[in-house]
Amino acid sequence: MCSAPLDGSADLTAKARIRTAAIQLFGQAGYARTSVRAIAAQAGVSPALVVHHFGSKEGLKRACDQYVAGELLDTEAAAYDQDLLGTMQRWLAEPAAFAAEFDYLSRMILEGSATGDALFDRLVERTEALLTHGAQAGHMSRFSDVRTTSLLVALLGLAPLLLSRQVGRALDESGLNAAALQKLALPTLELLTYGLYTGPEALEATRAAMESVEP
Amino acid sequence: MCSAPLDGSADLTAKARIRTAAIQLFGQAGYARTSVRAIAAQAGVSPALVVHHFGSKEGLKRACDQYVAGELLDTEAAAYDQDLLGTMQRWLAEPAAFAAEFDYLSRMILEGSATGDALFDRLVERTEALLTHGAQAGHMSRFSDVRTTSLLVALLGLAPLLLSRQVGRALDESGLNAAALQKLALPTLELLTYGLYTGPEALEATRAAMESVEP
DNA sequence: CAGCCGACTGAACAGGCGTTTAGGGTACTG
DNA sequence: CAGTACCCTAAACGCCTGTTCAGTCGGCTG
Repeated sequence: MCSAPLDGSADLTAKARIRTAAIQLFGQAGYARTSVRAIAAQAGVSPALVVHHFGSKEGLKRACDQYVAGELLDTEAAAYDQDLLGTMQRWLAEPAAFAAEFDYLSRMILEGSATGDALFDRLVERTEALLTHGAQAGHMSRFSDVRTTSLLVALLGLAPLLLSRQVGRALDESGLNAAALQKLALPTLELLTYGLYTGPEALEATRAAMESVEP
Repeated sequence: MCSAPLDGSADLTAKARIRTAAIQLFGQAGYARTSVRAIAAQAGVSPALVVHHFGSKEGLKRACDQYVAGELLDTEAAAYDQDLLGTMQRWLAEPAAFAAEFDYLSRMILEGSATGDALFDRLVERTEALLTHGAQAGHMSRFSDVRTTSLLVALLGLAPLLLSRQVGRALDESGLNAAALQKLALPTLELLTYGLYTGPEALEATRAAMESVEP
């Protein structure tokens, strides 16, 4: 009864099957709404085995955090060293292979998690490096506060992942699938290329307002 | 024992106190992690009274959804009719009065909620109207897909709220307080004014790549 | 072969959950 | 003054939770 190929990775260790099931269920419903019994059932084991391998539900979560973070950091170098398009196309090529881990990543960043916080910080740092190099090379704008701007760009990149349900609805797609990402690509580049405002009036008005409030 | 002024709005109806407590606790910890007993304790009533007034925990959530949505829609007209700065300054003036409702709004959009979905759709629609009028007036760029661009701008505006914990950490503030919002304001305007890229190369490259993949 | 260790399970535990029930108290109403 | 409607609670219900315990099985080691 343990050879049923529910997903692509069947016939693994029971421990690995538990981890896979936990990542999927935690990612779908969140930590609090997912029970140890549901994870055990999906993995085809008893609830007691989950505790035997991971100590507790919280320990299982930490193990999942580290596993997903490790997998994402492995692809991180590829994502930043070569072009972003290649990485995205690899993601788009495999439809739902990464989906579970992306869902889990979203939960990790939204719900409190030390690993998720570290991952977020790393994303902002990487974005800052990208902006700094881009500005030096001349094809990216120079900003007064590169760190906060990196935070904003990272937020814009992360937001569709965290709000995949809403984005999917807005784009008439089921969640953040390949088609949805394709629909987002060009408008994102347009917005980041042309900017929203045609002139510096709004920026200057805000600057003036803030200086008048806080001199 | 019901006269203890825990927050600013004491001595209300028990039903209103329950709602207020629920909005606060749901906003802080989320729906699944908040128990009816905790809400009842915070409101100074018995758990049974919660069910008596709202039917069930789910019914209480729906009532909170409608209440918060109503309060936000009341200020929506003011936020869009007059300038955005005035609304933001009103928010900043009252430190934590809106905080609980903003936390709740964040949960409403993240966790599945019909009212939250409707609120999100309304936000995108309003943003689209803003972009359309801005483009007609000439102080905003014209985009090939205004609807998707509005979605992106709405995401950028919403992201700090949903990730207030991460944004607070990145800006060395405790959550999304007034100081954090002030630190975000100018970089946001800079990014939306100058754009990220100095030239159309990245946009053209993406456009070419997508046309080659999907002719 | 004996011993042992780790994987694994069925059953049970205590506790928290949302909800129900029965009823007390109070205030308006005929 | 009796009736009634509503606010409100203490106690309990059944269920589900994470976790524990005792014990079985199988393979490896002395």
